[in-house]
Amino acid sequence: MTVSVRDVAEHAGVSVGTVSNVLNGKATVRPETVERVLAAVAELGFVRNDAARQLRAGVSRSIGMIVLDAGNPFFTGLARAAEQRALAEGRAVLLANSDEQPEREALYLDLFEQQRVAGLLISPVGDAMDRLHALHGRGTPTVLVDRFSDDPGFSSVSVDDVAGGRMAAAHLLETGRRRIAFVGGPRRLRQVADRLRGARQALRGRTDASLSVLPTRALTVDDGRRAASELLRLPASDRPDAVFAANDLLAIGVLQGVLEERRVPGELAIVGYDDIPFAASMAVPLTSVRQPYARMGERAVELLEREIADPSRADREHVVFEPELVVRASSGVREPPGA
Amino acid sequence: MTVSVRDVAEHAGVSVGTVSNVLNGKATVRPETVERVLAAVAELGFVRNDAARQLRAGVSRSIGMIVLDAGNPFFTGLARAAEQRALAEGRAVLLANSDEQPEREALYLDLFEQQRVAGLLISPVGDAMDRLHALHGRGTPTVLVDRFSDDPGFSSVSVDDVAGGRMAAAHLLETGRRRIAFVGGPRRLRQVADRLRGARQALRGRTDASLSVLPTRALTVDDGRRAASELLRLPASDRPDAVFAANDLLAIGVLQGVLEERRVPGELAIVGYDDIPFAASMAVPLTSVRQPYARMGERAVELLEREIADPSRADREHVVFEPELVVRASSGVREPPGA
DNA sequence: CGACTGCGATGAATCGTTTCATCGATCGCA
DNA sequence: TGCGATCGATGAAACGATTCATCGCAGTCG
Repeated sequence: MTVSVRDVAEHAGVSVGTVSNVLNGKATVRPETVERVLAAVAELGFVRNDAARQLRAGVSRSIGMIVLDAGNPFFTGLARAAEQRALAEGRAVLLANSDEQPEREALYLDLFEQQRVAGLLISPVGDAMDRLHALHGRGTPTVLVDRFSDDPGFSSVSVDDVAGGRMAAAHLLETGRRRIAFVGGPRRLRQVADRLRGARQALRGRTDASLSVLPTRALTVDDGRRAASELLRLPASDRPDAVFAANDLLAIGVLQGVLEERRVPGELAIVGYDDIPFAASMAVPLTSVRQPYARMGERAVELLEREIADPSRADREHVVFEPELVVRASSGVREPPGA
Repeated sequence: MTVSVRDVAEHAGVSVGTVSNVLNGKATVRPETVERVLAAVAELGFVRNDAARQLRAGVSRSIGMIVLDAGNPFFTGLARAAEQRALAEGRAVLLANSDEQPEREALYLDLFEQQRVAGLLISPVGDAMDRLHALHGRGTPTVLVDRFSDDPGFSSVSVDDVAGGRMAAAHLLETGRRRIAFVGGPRRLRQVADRLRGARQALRGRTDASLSVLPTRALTVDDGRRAASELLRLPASDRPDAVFAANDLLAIGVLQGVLEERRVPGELAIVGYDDIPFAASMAVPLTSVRQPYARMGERAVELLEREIADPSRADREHVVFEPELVVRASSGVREPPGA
C-alpha cells in the first residue's frame, strides 16, 4: 500500500541508507545517484513517514502553541507572529485552542507531549502550573506567553497587566469618572486578576471614587452583552459612569448592549484591553490598552529556541513589555484628528 | 532517559503486551492488574510515544485543517465549530494558516501528509488542485471547505458565493446605487471570483449601472484602507457611489479609510461579506452577506468522518449552503429596530 | 608492488508501541 | 479423573526511517 524507503531503494537500485542520505541532504552521495533516487521518489510518489522519523530522532520539528481563545484577534495576532518567526527557523507551529477550559488545555497538553513536540508555547488557564512543571521536568522546553512567571523554572513573555489596569482606571478618574465597574472573568485567569489589581491600585486612597466588579463567565462579546444588560437593570442611583472591561471583546459587547439605550461616552465611558484591530473602527471608537502582540510572539519563539538548543536551566528569562493607553472616543475624550 | 512501556511492564511485574492492553482499554485484563499497571505509569511518569503508536497503527488520530486566514473571524469560527465536532469524535484538530500563499499551503500539505493525519479539511488557495489530487490519491481523506468542488473526487462544503454576490449587488441597485466598485483579490481565490461573478450577474442587462473592479493583494483590513485611499484619489466624476467588498475585513478597511472624508452611507454605500461578529458594531454598522460558518464547520467534519470510515469513492457529497443578506446602516437603509 | 587513504555505498540494528499466535492455569462437565 | 473451554497474560514480530560500523574500490605514495 504505502511506499517506503525500501521500495524507493529497490526502484533506484541503491540501499536504504543511501535513500535516507539523499532525503536528508547528506553530502556523501554522488550527484548522479542523488538524481536517480529523486527520480524514484517522484515516480513512486513516496512521502516520508514522519512517525518513523520521529521515533528514531526522538523529537519532532514542530512546536505546539496553546492559546486561551483562538477567536480573539489578540491571540491570533500573537500566534501569527510566532508562526512567522518559527517558520524562519524551519519549524511549524501547531495551534490549539483551550477556550479557557482547563479540560481542553489538559487534552492538548497530553496530545503535544505524546507527540514529543520540540517545544511548547502556552497561555495557561490558571491552575495548570503543576501539569506544566511535570511536563517541563520530563524534558519539554516551555515558554509562558502573556503570563508573567514568578516561577523561575519557566521563561516567559508578558505585558505588565497591573500597570495596564492602573493606566485604564487612572485615565477614567482623570476624565472625571467616579463610579467605575470592572467587567471581566473568570478570575482564575491571571490577565483578569492583574488588570483588576491594577485598577484597584489606581483607586487606592481615593475616597471620592468607587470600583465595583461585575464578573463574567468568559472574555467574549456575548458575555459583554450580558454584562451590559445587567448594568442597565440597575437602579439609576447604583449605575456606574464608566466600565473598564478586561478585554476588547467584552468591551465591544458592552458597547453593543448599551448603545441603544444609553449614550456612550456621555453617560457611560468604556475602556477595553488589547487594542485589537477592530477596536478603532467601532460605532464609538474604543479606548483601549495596547499590547505589542507581534513582538511578544516573536520574542516567545526566540526564548523557546534558546531553551530547545540548550535545556540547561541557567538562563531563564522573563520579558515584560509595557502596555500603552490608546485614547479614543469611547472614554469621552475627543479623538485627536488623524488617529 | 525516557520511560517506555518496557519500563512500566518491568516495574509492574507484567509483560509489555499487558501494559499496552491496559493503555488501550482492552477488556481482557484483570482489574487488579490494571490497577498495578496504572500505578506504575503514574509512578514513573510514563507518557505514550505517539510516533511509535502511529508507526504501528498507520494513521494518526488528528485531522489537519488549512485555512486561508487565521486572522479572519469567519475562518476562526469555522475552525472552532470543526474542532468542537471533531473532539466529540475523539479527534484533535491541528490548525494551520496558509495566509493565502501557495507556498505556505504546500508546506503544510507536506507536513500533514508526512504526519499521516487521519483526514484533511482545506480551503485551497486556488491552484492547489493537482497537489490535492495527488495527496488524495495516496489515501488521505480530504474535504474542501468554503469551496464548491466541481470535481467529483472531493466532498465539499460551501456557500453559494455567486448567489451571495448577486444578492449584494442587487441590494445596492435596489437602493438606488448605480456606480458600484467591487473591491477584492486575489482573483485566484474562488471566493473572490465567484462573488464578483455574482455581482456581474446582477448587473447584467442594466445599461444604467456600472461595475468597476478595484483589485487588492489580499483580504485584509489594511488592503481595504489602501483601496479606500485609491477611491478617494479618483476625480469626483469617476467615483463610485457604492462598494461591494469581497469580505468584511476589506469592508471594514474601506469604512475606516473613507469615514473621515466622506459620508457613509450617504455618498458611498458599503456592503461586506461573511457577517463576522464585529460587523454589527462598526462605526457604521455593516451590511453584509452572512455565511453559516458554524454549520459549515460541523458538516465538513461529518463528511470527513464518513470518508475516513469508508474511503470507497461512491458517495462524495457537495453541501451548498445559502447565504443571507443582512442589511444594516452602511448601505443606506435604516437599520430595523432591535436588529 | 604493496600499503594506505578517502570516497560512496551498504545493510543490520534501533527507536517504542501494538498485534497476535500461543501458553498455562482454572473451571465445568461428563 | 480426564478433556475441552475460557480467561489472562505472554513476548516475539512488525511498522519505516535513521544511524553507524564496515566494505569495496580507485587512486596515491613510498
